[in-house]
Amino acid sequence: MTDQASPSRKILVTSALPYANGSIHLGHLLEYIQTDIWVRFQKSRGHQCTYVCADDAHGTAIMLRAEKEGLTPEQQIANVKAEHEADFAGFQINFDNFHTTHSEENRLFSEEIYKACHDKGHIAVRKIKQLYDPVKELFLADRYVKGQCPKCNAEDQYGDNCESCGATYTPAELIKPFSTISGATPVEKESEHYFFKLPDFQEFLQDWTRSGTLQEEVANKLAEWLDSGLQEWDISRDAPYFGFEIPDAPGKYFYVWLDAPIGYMASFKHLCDSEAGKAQGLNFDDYWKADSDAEVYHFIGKDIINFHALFWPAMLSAADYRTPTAVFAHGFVTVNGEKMSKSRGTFIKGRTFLNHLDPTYLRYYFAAKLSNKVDDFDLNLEDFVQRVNSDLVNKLVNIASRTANFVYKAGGKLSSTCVEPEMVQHFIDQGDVIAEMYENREFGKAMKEIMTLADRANEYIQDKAPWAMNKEEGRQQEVIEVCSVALNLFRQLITYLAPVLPEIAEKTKAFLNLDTLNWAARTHILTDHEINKFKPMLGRAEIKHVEAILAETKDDLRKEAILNGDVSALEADDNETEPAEEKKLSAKERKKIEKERRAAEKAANAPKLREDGNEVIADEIQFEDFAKVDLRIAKIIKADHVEGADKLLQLTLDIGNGETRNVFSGIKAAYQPEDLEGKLTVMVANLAPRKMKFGMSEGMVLAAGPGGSDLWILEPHAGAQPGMRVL
RNA sequence: GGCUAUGUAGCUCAGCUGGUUAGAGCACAGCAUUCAUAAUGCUGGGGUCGGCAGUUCAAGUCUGCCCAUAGCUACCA
Repeated sequence: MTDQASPSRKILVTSALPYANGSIHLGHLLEYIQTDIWVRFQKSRGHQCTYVCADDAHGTAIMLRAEKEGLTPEQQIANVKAEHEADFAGFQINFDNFHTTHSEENRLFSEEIYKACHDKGHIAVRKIKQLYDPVKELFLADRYVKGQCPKCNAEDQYGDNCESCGATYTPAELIKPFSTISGATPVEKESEHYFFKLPDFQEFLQDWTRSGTLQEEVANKLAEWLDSGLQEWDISRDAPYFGFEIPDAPGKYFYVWLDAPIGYMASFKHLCDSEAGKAQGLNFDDYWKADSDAEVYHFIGKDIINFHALFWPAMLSAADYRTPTAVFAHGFVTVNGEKMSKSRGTFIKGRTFLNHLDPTYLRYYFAAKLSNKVDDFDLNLEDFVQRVNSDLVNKLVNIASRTANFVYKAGGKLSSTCVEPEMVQHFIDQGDVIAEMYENREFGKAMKEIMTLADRANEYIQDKAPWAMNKEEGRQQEVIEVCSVALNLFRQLITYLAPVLPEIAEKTKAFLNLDTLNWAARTHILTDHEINKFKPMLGRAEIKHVEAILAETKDDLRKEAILNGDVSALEADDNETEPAEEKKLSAKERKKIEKERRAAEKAANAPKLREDGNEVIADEIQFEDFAKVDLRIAKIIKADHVEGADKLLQLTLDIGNGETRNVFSGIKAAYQPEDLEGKLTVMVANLAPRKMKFGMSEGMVLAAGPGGSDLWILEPHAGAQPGMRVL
């Protein structure tokens, strides 16, 4: 993979597009910093490496946000773009171009790719039913519908699942549903949708995902989807929608996730057409034509793997473009071992971090713990402070700090010969090992290797003790020689760290009078070289700065809540902060408490058992409660195995009056279909129909037992007829 | 329920295709040192490698089951 001997490679790199609806936070930054380091490394190696990104500017959320702020969507996304760019600059993310998906380039590519898919028969059109806000005149995605959970009656639950009991359902099943946008009761409405026929690409993807383009664990995960059969992808949204209208489909817009990855191409195209791009000789087709010999890499989070490793390569190949050389996924950021949480103050915005700490610390800490795996990344705040101070200030910068002054006071010139050529050569040689690690995105290993070298440098200085020599008459030259070695070593180290610490690299260039810290330049040892007075390059991070960040984050949340009139968020925050003691507990103790709390909750929710092992009798109900359940005698007129199902039998039930019901029942382990046919049983006839993998289930049959093969369905005494109500 | 991962010293993490007394950094203790942004060097204490069972001459490393954590997903109606 690494071939430092080879001529310059052409490499295009992207990070996932941040949504133009919110601020950049630490979760985003892991990815941008990871990508930026890799790009800076490639550039240091002399390759033509181009890093593009863009704001992901489309979708309902952005349209609604703009409306709330009293802006047009265009104004809204322009504001956010300015904020994002300032944040990225603050963390020294060096994009070659940062564009927006709401651009002419992106419109053209989206239309072109769509048309290609359409012409080749990969687009299907059919009607689907969806909830609709009659006041706002808008189709509602699940997250815009709330109501009471149909299972546990918890209030204020979203349209797809219940946070209280964990049940999953469709928005149509919610009790007292309402649109979170207007408050109106949604109605079901039919509309024509456009689908990308992903199943057409089954074989292509089966190969593509196993062709070295993905990390192994990612390919494993995708195999799950591939093996279970791919679904068609709904790529259209109805007006009003902020996005691009689909060609020849008035009122239909591309779903934001269709044009988002195309934004990578659009941003690159925008760069190619700019003065800067022309000056670099960038040509769009060189990178994107099917036969391109350039490399294209996408850095993404593990949450959007399916978009980048299924839909995206499928669309590209359909439109006769090249597919990515590789997609690199990383995990999520956790803080102190837990998910980032607004109320804990750990949902930290990039800007908040910059208000209190130098971005160098974060860049280094991310690098120090990143690998090429998809594991989650834990930002342990205490470890963070200790680690960056110890590695960067105490260990690394200290090498220059403790030796520079001897040279400077003696005239500011390095010795004319290198008295430790072997050691310096070892540092140079290790550059190849470190480069290999960078190339493979094993940044943590690279940092470890570099710090091991830094330890060697400190040992060397300690061993030679130039301060002692300096006190002896006639050893001044030796002092210069030793310190010159140390400063040469320092330069090697900064060369290796420059992709991670661009600011320290700049300061080092000024300090050592260097034009470049490029990888190749390191082989030239500095002799007879003028240096400048050493100035401190980096202060120490302090825990109080971290605390200030957490406090400001909480404060932001409070302000936001007041602005939105969201009292519940405020209360939640107060509850969290109430026990001041909590802060004094160690992370482990807190974890333990949290664990016990969860276990207790789980136990409380689990059904209680009596001495005979059965559940205790449930709480008393009134007759009316029971009467809501409409139980009927049903005749099993047909029972079948379900193709591909492990636990289900499909039953056709006669419930009288010529009416039949289709019911899926998880009793395969207990019954053979032929033993059931012709038998009478009892079913819940008014249970809401449930969409299941193999079709609609219109009710359920009653059965008793612990489950598995220990299951017995009910059967009435002789004489009962199908359709009779059971009361 | 299924799937993909993860679980190694107080903390953060290495441990490749199984092979001598399990490693690093930080933190901690003692000593040395004082050039440096109270930095550095040397020495040391500390782990039944989530649990149980199995394969093997030999397992942190392989297999099975279980537990915990994260995410994805569902045929729990």
